[in-house]
Amino acid sequence: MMLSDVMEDYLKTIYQLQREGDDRIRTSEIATELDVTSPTVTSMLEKLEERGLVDREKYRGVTLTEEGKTVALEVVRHHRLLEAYLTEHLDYDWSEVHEEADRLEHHISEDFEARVAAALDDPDVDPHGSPIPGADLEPPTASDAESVTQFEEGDVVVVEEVADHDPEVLSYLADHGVEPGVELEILEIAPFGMITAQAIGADGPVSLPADVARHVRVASPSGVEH
Amino acid sequence: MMLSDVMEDYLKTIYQLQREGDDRIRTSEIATELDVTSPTVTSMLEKLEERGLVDREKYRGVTLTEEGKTVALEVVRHHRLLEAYLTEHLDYDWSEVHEEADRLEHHISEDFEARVAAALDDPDVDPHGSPIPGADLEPPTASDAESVTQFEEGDVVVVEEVADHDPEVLSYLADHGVEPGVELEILEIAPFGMITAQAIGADGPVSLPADVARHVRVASPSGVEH
DNA sequence: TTTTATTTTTAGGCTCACCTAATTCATGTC
DNA sequence: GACATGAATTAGGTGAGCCTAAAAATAAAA
Repeated sequence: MMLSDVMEDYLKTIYQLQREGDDRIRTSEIATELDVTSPTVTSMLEKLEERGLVDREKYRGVTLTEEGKTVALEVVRHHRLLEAYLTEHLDYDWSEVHEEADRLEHHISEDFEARVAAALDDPDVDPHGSPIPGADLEPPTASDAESVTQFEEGDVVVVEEVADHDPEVLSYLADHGVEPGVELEILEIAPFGMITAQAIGADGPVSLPADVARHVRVASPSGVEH
Repeated sequence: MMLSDVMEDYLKTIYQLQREGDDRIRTSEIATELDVTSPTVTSMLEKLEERGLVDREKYRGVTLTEEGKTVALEVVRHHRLLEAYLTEHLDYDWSEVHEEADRLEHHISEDFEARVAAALDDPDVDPHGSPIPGADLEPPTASDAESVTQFEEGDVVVVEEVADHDPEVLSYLADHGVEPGVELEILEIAPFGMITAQAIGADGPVSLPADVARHVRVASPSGVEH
């Protein structure tokens, strides 16, 4: 199937939004994410429906079909492999790779994908701890990690994934020790959702505004319930 | 200046055609090269002229302005750095890199360019022996190499550049020892322009049809006149 | 020089992905 | 159940990059 870059972007976006909980994805969510207007999204969703890539119920959003999911997974695989490669072999910092990968992900061949995967020895996760879909394009099995916002003061957790994309935010987090694999103690949860935490090994505490915290996914150490 | 991929392609094409001798580049040459129709080229040339990237004399072709040349050199630099990188670090064969580089060249950042150049230690030529424009984007100085078609039977020459792009042709040439750096003895020149030659170290002779030979650029060993 | 052939440009149209403005639908409130 | 509110869709339009067909300019031949 010959898809435009733009269509791939819509499918990827729908996939990512689906991952974040919701089942049906609404027009306006996609519009916000891709920074276009709602009518633009509506007409694109019609085209994606015609091609059998989304199931659409007028006025109440879309879900990906199996085929649409496969396309999205391919794009996500490209994106995360590129992020991993740039970090590993071209000396990029994890905070810088997103934008570059976003532009390249639509323009690499299957061959390139395979060579990059081989050079990295088929990694499971990208530098942000996000799972890289396998070459079979099966959906990666959901990890047991949850958003750090689900935990409480005093809990100690292990950072599994930092799904934010803003380079400045990521730099800040890295500077304060918040990276995949690090242990985090939750010191305080403010009423407006801001979390203050201490990363093991870091100089001082780190503050996570609600919208940043939402992207920090963590697990209890060794499967302890919280 | 914000240029579309397509505009970059036109400028690159004009630059390459200019390199191959002609001064003014005609509408039809560009059309053939980019596989579009003449009217399409005409209207694009108008746009490039408006933007000050080409000098146009109606009905008799275009030349690049300094600014247009700079853009073209940037694209060519991207292309050739990518070819070199793919060959050097991702195990591509020189016959395979062109197409991949052609798609990626428009989508890499300045930062990516710099990192790739650093990883390769600022190479002068790509795997086909074509010069890589420097980061300053000055036109590379013309080498003393000429097309092998300019030589005669019995001449011994050194291959400097193989500017063809067809993977099959390049594989054939590599199989018969025709690669940059190799010495070549011209055995026979047929009336219809086909050249038969023997590469030092290769099993048997190699036949270069006229349109292939044109792309094989060679120099006399140690500056001997021919 | 006139005619013919070739190349380029003009004219008019198409599709894609976007937009704004106006309308219709869905939903929660009285 | 009627009504207000917000979200989604329809209607109509734009620019980029492509096309075909027709006209004009250049170059070559008679």
